[in-house]
Amino acid sequence: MKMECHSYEIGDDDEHQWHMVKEMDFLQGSTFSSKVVVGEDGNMEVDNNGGGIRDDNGDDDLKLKIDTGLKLQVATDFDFVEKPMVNGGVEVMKLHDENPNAKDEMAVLKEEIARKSVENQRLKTLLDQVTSSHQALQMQILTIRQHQHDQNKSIKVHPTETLMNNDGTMKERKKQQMGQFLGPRQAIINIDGDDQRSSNPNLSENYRDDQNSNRNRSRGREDHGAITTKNSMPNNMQRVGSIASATVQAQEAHEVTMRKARVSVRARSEANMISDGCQWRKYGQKMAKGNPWPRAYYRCTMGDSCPVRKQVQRCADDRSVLITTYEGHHNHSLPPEAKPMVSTTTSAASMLIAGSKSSNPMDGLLCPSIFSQPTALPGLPSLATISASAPFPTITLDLTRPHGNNTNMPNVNTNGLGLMGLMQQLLGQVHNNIHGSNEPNREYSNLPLIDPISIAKAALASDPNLASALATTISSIIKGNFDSHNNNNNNNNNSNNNSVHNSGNGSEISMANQIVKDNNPDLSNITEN
DNA sequence: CGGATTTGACCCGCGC
DNA sequence: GCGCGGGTCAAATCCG
Repeated sequence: MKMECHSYEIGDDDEHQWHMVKEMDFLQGSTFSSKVVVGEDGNMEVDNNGGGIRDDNGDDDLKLKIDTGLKLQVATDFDFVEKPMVNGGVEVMKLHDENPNAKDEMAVLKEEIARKSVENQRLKTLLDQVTSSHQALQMQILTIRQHQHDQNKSIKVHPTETLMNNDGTMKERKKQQMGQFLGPRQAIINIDGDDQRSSNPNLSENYRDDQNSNRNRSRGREDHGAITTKNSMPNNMQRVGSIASATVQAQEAHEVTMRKARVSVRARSEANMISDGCQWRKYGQKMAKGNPWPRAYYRCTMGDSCPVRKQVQRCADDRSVLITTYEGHHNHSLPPEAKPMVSTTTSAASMLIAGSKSSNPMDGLLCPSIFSQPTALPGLPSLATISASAPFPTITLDLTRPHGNNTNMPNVNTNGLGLMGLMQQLLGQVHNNIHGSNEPNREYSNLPLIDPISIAKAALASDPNLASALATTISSIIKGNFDSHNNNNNNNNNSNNNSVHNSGNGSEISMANQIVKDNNPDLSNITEN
């Protein structure tokens, strides 16, 4: 994991306003800075000044011009210059024309601060939009790559095979073929003749198609008419169409896998639903086999036909544990309070997808060798498990389990035990990364790690009442670790190592506090003691 | 009255 | 082919 420290400066030269991001990577021990110049056209140009990033030609100065497609309007009417950061980040602004009247100066400064706050809010909103767009684009790229990969594979493996029969058994043929690729349990593909589906990689469209397909399925069998129509084609046309059809199938398979990948979150809660910031509408409830508690079905109502659904059910063994299973990706912008949980489930699902595509080059989808049994994840061994034994690949984030062997870990209360374990695990991971121990299991080295900060945020979002207690506990944990480390290192080297540890533990503290502050602004007065 | 929830019916995939 | 279980729909009902 990359641990970074950022500082941020804004400046203005004759032609452009610029934003300087100074960055230190604690793991690499190097620093570099990037200058982002925002032009009048709203586009950005990134200039890494000798910062260790080299382009293909080996040039140290890598310039990257980004066409954002956004007409960024950056206010340029600030009449001030900036001083370097002093005293731990307190920014001092000084007006060009020194006003002897202190009150006027204060008023002007307040006005500037207010203006900057507004601008900051606007930029935050913009950043949210850009982030959402970025995620959508990533999904599209992923889909297109998979599309290309599967297209090559389809042509190579089944160069002449016709996927349609004249006896109307296309469905069975498809099933068998997908079964060859996926194994019997993974061949959960929606193939109800929806071959008219556009190849547009826009996932939200495909989600809608999927929903419509489901709706059609439940209302009757009218969609089978498409098969009948196709079956009336001559054989040679069917053969030509079969490659395209195979491609569409492969793409559908991937899309459905993306949609069907599930993220399950276990959290202790007495409430019937954990608050994750989204709006949900209940559309069904059923008694599931083997569980005395009903399973409730919800769909997201924050966007038009948002495909995201979730199931909520109490654990059969422990009534206090609420199991929330998310499926799908939101097709709309999210409120800030929803982002922790969504980013967690998204990264977990991405990890599931990435892992499922990784190990076996012959298998574009699930890799049974990894997921045939519940599998602990590297880095978060008791926190997250992957399983494909269920009909859909599922990753489970367990926010309830106590973990670790740190006997110094204080327990806040019974409810907090799981979060304590979680935080301990996260901090342990950060600590290991900083201090270079616990090399990840190579067997899973191709699996991306779940972002621990997102998970921690999700944990806090699931039980915000614990934020305060958690903040105190984190501080004491880190302080304990810090003291312990200081002692050890003082034995090795009494001089010059304070800075090293201060950076390491300081970043842990900052991260932990930031997590808490992000989830509970009321705790913004937490100090790093 | 409109939106949310409840609940019985229905559909589908899967195993036998 | 049949039964089972999971998931969804939609009419009925509830609620603010």
